[in-house]
Amino acid sequence: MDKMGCGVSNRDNNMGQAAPLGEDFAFFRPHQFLAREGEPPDGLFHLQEGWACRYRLLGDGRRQITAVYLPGDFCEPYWILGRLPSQPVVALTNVRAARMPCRLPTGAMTDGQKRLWRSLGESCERQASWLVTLGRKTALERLAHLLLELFERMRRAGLAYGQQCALPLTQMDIADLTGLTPVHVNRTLQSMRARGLVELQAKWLRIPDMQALRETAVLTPNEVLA
Amino acid sequence: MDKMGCGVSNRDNNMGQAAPLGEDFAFFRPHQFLAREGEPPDGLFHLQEGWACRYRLLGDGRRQITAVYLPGDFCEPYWILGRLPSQPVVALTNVRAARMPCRLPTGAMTDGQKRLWRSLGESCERQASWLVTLGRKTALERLAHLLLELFERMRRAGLAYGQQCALPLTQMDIADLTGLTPVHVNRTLQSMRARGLVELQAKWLRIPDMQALRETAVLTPNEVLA
DNA sequence: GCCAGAAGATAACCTGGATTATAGAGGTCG
DNA sequence: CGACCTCTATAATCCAGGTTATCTTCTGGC
Repeated sequence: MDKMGCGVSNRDNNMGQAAPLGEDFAFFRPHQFLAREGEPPDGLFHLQEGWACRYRLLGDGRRQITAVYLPGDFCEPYWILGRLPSQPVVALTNVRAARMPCRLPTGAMTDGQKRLWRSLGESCERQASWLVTLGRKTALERLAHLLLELFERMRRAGLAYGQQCALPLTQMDIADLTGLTPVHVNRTLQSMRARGLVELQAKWLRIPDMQALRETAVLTPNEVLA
Repeated sequence: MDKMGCGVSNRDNNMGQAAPLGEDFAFFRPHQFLAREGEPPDGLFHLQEGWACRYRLLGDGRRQITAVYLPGDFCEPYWILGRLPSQPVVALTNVRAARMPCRLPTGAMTDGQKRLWRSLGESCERQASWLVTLGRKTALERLAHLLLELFERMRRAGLAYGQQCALPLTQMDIADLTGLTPVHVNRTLQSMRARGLVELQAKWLRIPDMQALRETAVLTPNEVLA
């Protein structure tokens, strides 16, 4: 299998030390799942040989890979943050991996530290979602995602009033968030207004039809916005 | 300042509990830095009021915002992973924030856990870099970034041989990583080959001129690829 | 209330990358 | 060895979003 050098090298690379007898290994073939969305993973994998990747698939077949795992990598470090995988992981080649427990000791943490810990997990997940949005979504979908996310986070912070909240961003800020130009943000917002998807003026956002905006954003069913 | 509702609400939002006397607060005006690239932050901020964002600026003025912080958010949770900020953070509005220590207890960790911890930090950082690449870079720049990163990671894993390493990805995988179509990946790779930037065939990558490829990828000077 | 600079709106035109189609080159498994 | 399938290559056409330019409307400072 290693004629291509995808696996561990012969020379000692001080990443994959020799497995102690009885260590728990797992093997995967290309396209096999190391973890599925929303399901507790079998364990944390320390890749010995082969490549894997994490990705998200949109309903219409668009796919964005959000991480690659090479030999020596842990798959997937985010799992220690105590959340269920929000994106599946599959093998790209034949894979051999050491399986290890998935948790870091959070027992000793204060409440404040736990809150910070949770916040770290949410940040990682949001970032992974935005990779999909920036890599694969249209201007309209990007804006819908952004506005929904900001509203939802404001709501959770107790700062939304009904369907409305403050949104102190310029169109240029929005452009730099969504990877678009200010001109195109303006154009697209106009068309969203025209279709009754959002009202946005004077740094104030109103979402008349939450469901319509959610559909516009083509989020994964259980995609977290917080 | 709060006529827009950007700050904490009047009702109890159970995020920002009343500050104990003597708690350390910080205030920022729009465009003021909460943290600069490569400099140890003053502390971890728990935002009470106002918005902030993290971003990266490319040499030619392209900017990608990679995170927004709203009232109640911690800024920036990644900092507890013990790395210096790789992207600056600025206030978008007037900001009031509680300042707190920046570390989680890593003393009790085993070596294995520390390695995992480090790996988590690298993943977060890589992901933030890819937000910039997917949001703001051209096809050529994206491919250069990807190939450099994969080579560099293979090298660190002891799996590179001189300027070469295995790269068991199809052009379709590369497309799904870079947010492009397979056709355009092929076209762009052809033109990179023609210019002597890379050699890529039979799942094997060779980088004849590392420096040229680095420049093509428009990375930030101290941008980490591992 | 006035002014200056920032932000929003809009139109005309351009281009990087998407789309669609077809053909050849490997790889792999009988 | 040949059949099949996946991957790579390449050309032609199209379009979402970028670029440039101008004008208007806010906003904050005095």
